[in-house]
Amino acid sequence: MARAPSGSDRSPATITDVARAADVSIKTVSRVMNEEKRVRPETRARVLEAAQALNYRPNVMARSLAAGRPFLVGLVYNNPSIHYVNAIQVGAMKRSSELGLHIVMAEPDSAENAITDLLQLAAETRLAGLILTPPIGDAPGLIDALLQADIKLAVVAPAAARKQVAQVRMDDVRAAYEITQLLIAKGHRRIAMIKGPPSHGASHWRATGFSQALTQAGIPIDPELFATGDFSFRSALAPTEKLLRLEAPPTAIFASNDDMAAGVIATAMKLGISVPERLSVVGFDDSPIATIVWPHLTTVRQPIAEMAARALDLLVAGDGEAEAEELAFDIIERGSTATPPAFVKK
Amino acid sequence: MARAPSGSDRSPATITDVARAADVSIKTVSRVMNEEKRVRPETRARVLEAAQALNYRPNVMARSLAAGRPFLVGLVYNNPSIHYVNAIQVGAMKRSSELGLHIVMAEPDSAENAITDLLQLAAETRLAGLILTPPIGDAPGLIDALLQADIKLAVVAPAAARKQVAQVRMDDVRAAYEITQLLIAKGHRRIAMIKGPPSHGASHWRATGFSQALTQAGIPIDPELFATGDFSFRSALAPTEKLLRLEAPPTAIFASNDDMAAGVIATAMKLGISVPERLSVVGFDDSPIATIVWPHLTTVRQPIAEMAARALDLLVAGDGEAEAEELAFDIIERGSTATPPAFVKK
DNA sequence: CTGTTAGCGCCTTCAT
DNA sequence: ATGAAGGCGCTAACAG
Repeated sequence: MARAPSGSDRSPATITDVARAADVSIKTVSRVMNEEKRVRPETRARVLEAAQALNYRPNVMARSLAAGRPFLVGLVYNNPSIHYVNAIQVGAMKRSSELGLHIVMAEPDSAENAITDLLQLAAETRLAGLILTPPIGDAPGLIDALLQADIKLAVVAPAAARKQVAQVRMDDVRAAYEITQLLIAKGHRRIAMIKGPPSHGASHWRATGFSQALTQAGIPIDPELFATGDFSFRSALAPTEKLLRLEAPPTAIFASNDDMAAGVIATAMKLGISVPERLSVVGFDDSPIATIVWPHLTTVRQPIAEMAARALDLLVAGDGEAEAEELAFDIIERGSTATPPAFVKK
Repeated sequence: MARAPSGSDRSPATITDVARAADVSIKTVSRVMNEEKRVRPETRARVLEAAQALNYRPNVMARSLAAGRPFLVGLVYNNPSIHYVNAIQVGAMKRSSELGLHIVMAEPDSAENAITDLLQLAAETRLAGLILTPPIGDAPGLIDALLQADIKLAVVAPAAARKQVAQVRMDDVRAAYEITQLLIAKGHRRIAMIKGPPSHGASHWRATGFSQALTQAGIPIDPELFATGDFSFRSALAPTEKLLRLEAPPTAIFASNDDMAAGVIATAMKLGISVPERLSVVGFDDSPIATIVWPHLTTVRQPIAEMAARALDLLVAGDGEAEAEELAFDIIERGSTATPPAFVKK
């Protein structure tokens, strides 16, 4: 039955321990810990000292129970791009520690289970709210069910704006428009797009921006030049091969994210089509892979981490009206784009 | 002041609500929820029904407070490889939901702050324990400080075995040995290694296995052929270039992880050295990037997710004695390895 | 088999 | 400026 070694801290100190050590009531300790006004400076100092000495940290669960105030927030994701998820996590974690909240992760295994899982999570932990990241934020019925259960929500990059729900986004349409324009400015006129999955709002926006740029430049929209992937590297392989084997293949391909753009490059390489000499490629996200593939990807830097951080802010601030915020993006030009081959030029 | 819509659930039901609805005492409800024996089937049914109707979920915080039993577990990581982190998370989350625990994430910004951060997290949330993943599990003094505070620990792939702490690992030495042997079997005799950072236990093991294989094959160890990276893609670039510009460059390079192996390939490509014709490359991890780069990487599949899941098991099981477990790996041969160029053959 | 009485650690009235 | 009750939602003894 050898118990803890001599110098051990034993079980964590409680508010009672501190009160006893500082010779005050627990209420006074409570006041000090919560930075309430009505405490004489010297008393406060004494309490702080005792707390310090005992290494006291308020038990957030007891605190939450008593005050009804939450200390957990749920981060919900199911994005196939691990870079995206990672960036979301980094942004959320940074802000959460500043806000004194802890993040519990939720990765619903399917959209069907999501509602049940999240309702359970929320009921069990009485958390401050949920941050929904793409594409789970667009799962049909999810938001309504959650709102119905009185769960606060902040959605990152939702497909459709909604009142009643805080949201943070960036202008995907504009970004897609601009990066397409970059291609057009280089002389490309036959440009293909590998769209993302319909379940992501971003997929639509990026396709919209793409089409707008073409139209605006007087380039006809050719349905033959549209393909769809699921944002994973693999999903871009077959569609790219099909595009490149077209009778009139594109001189540039806009992939809806970097993973798929990497797939485009891999496929081009496999077919012996050099990038960017014979094929320009652009991606979206500026994920690590953008500078791992060769040539490096021309892409759009999304402020993913910042969006997650802002979503957290909106969640805890959320007094009533739902706020919507928009963050800026950057277009980053790298080696995967060039002027199209001469023989294609008109 | 428009309040919740008619069909709203309002605030979550409590055990009292259920007891009232089922016309029993709250203790009986408690018993049913905890699946204790002594409840008449029909009573149990009635309670279950009421709980169902009210959509009741026990408040884990209240439960934890009262029972002293935790419902949170901390997952600590600071690995630069996002694939590694992702796999760890996936494995841990899957198991945690099976165990009815929630995971709170902790990513200490520095090894120095780690102790403080984690002690605070543990004191605040009274969690079941911490899962330490590489390299944070090897931070000097961390484990002692945590143990001192009576925090249960499970360490994934620690550098050094420790009593008193549950640990899950795989045989990195053996894996490195085997994959090096694969290179040797193909005819390579001048093989370089890009080691991982000294802060990772795995770095040492993999280097050890590598050296063992060379020695065992009668190949002299040439210090010139060792370089070091930090497991990131970028960190492999300069070292690789240096290796390839050697008077007697290696015909094969063993990078301690896939990200760095991708860096090796990128550098080789930049220098016009074709892989695998003139240079064979092997990695470690079988991360997504292994099949994104071209040629695909010959690598070692680590059971990362499984290790995390097992670590969780050990954490909650942890009756007293620390257990250590070892999981199996696989060597996966892909396109990045071949026999060395003829002119190098003896 | 079921209900009663405490109390987990803390915050919220209300007093003083 | 401080303290004494009461209770958050739940489980641990003990009763019956």
